[in-house]
Amino acid sequence: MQIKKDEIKIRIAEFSRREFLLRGYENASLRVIAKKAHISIGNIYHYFSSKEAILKFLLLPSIEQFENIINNHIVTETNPVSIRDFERSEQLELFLEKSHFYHFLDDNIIILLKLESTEFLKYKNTLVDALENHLKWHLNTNDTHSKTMLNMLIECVKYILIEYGNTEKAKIEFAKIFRILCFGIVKQ
Amino acid sequence: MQIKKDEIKIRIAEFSRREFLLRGYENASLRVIAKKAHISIGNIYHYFSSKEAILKFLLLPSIEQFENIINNHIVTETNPVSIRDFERSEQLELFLEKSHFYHFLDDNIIILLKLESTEFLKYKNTLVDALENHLKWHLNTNDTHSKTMLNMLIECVKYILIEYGNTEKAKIEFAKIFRILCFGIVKQ
Amino acid sequence: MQIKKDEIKIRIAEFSRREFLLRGYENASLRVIAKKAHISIGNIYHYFSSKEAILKFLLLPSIEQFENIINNHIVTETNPVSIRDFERSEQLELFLEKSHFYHFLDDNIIILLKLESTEFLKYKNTLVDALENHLKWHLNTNDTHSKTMLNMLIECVKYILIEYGNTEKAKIEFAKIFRILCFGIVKQ
Amino acid sequence: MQIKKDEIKIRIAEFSRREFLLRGYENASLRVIAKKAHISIGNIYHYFSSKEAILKFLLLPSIEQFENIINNHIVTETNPVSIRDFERSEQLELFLEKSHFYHFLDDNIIILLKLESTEFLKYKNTLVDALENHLKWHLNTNDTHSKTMLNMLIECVKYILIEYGNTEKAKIEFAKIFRILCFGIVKQ
DNA sequence: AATGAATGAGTCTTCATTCAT
DNA sequence: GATGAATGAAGACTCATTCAT
Repeated sequence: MQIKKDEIKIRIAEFSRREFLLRGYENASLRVIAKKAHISIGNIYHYFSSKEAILKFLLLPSIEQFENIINNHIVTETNPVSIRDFERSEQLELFLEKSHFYHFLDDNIIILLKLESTEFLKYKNTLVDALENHLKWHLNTNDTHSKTMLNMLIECVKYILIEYGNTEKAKIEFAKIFRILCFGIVKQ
Repeated sequence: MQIKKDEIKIRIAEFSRREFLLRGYENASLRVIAKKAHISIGNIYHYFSSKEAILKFLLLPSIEQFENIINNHIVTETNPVSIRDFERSEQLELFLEKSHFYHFLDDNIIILLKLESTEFLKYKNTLVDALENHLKWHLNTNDTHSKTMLNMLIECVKYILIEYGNTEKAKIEFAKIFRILCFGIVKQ
Repeated sequence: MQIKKDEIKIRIAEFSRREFLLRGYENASLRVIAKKAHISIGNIYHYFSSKEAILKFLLLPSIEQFENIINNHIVTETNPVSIRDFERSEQLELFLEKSHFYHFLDDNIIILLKLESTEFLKYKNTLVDALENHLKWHLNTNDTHSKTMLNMLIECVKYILIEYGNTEKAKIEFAKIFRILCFGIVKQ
Repeated sequence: MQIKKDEIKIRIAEFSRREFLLRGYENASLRVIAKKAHISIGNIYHYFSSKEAILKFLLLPSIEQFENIINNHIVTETNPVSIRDFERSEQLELFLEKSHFYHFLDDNIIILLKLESTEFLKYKNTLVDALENHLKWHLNTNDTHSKTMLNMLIECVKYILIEYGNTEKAKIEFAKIFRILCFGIVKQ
């Protein structure tokens, strides 16, 4: 029974995740989620106290994991491997593996970064700032366009996740885009 | 009297444009627009027959202008100036001016490209396909990531427009991003 | 100026009458009336204080006239000419002319008899009762179907008025129906 | 539980039917229906997906039944029993029973015949034409007043249904009117 | 005299949410 | 554990009406 309960809870969460990713948390409809998951709306409220509770259930683990990585990334990389160290792109996959860019390939993180309301909004903004700073460091600049670049990256990952899900194919696709971003359209 | 009427009509259109850009046409609320424009919802219907009429009012001129440019772009450029012709980035601003990339810097075009419904949807899809093909030509590829790149570009312009509006600063910001896209983060 | 003022007032009244007849007072829209009369809605309120005022303007004269006829009809006809006096239908037109059935052929009376609200409702009900009683006398019965017959007659006149207006053709058409009612479908 | 659900669904349908019959589908208000049924407007949408869905729920069975009758009526009556065959009215009830006039005594059919919009409109118009032709055959005429007669009959049935509902009393009342229509006010 | 500006209540409909069973 | 019943607020939109000009 306990098993079954978790099964359904996770099914609700999975379908919610998909809808949240596709339409954004605010525009996702519990009615649609319930229908797609073949559950009654009322039953969703048996497993989650609110729409926001589903969001919380999805985001909290991802956030925790992401936080650890960010911290370690900054703390441990006393001699960080910058993108600029590469003359050519042979080692890019290696870099992407060693850096933690692949951790962006997470539905929940994208859902968080696209959030427009809820209590997570404040946290999201903090995170966006942190990521922007991180990107500034990578781009070796203090300029404003890092925020725009960040949004582009978020959009990029969002579309890759929608298209390929959290698979190896997604990683490959992301690497392709990343390669273009690193070495440019002209000289790739 | 007539002047005042146009004033308010344009005020409604401006606030609508802002909301359409920020949240997308479908998720923009007339109630919010009315509140921000300090008028009643009913009064909006004094100036526009429907929500879609506001959209039409905003998009039609931009679309017409954009169409002309697209046509000229394709027709006149028998020997097109490719991004790849540039060894270094000195002439990039010139290129951007000569090419028609700056015409993307238009709230209405972005609203159109983010549309999910209405009679414009068909036109949007045609446009998206055209732009994707155009991008494939620039990227010299048939690969799937051109669609993702297009979405990134759209997102890029969206955030620049939200941040800076339709100003000179926006152009400069766009040029910066474009430079990175052309020559890469590493070697810019 | 006074002439012009009355002209417009009457134009509003005419278009209102048409709409009231076609859709019923409650469902007629001032917006539609204004558009059809090529007047602004605001200007309607220059000539009439409310929608109901237009109704009043239309109904009052007709009601007064109708009242007189009803009274005279009942008072003077000490030896009334009943429909039953006719063996055959040759004198029907004469009867219709001498009786006051043709006074039913009045848009305003029909509008009144189709009313569902406003202060006229009470009066309408009184009138309906009077007409029903009158019909009972003609039908020589105390039965309940006189009310149904009345409603049928009202509907009949309504459609004739919509189709032919207040013309001679309408009278002829009404006579045809009346003949059928008098002598039956079988033996007409 | 299931029983209760159907109970309320039918209660909504019944109150809707009443309002549709009294005011016509277009002018009936869900707010009024909800208030009379002592439920919230939102709850109506628990049972029906739209206002038109209520209409469909009401009309479809009646239409299907009516269609069968119409078809049989036309197909089987190779030697149809005309009203004109009766010298006197003794056999009228028999005729009404054998013919299918009583099937008009159906709220839903009247609602359909009074419809001004929705997808049923086309079907309604076909039906009205068929009925008018049928009436022309009965009246042995090609004249325009058959349409008016049809409207009168519809109005007749409407008021009988409003007054007596779908009862035996309604049948009797209808027979009375029908007798008058057949043999006339004068000679009945 | 005539118009446009403006509003609030009511139209159908969707939504997240609560509660009894 | 699961469902259906029920609600109120908000969605776009229409309507009669008021008011300043």
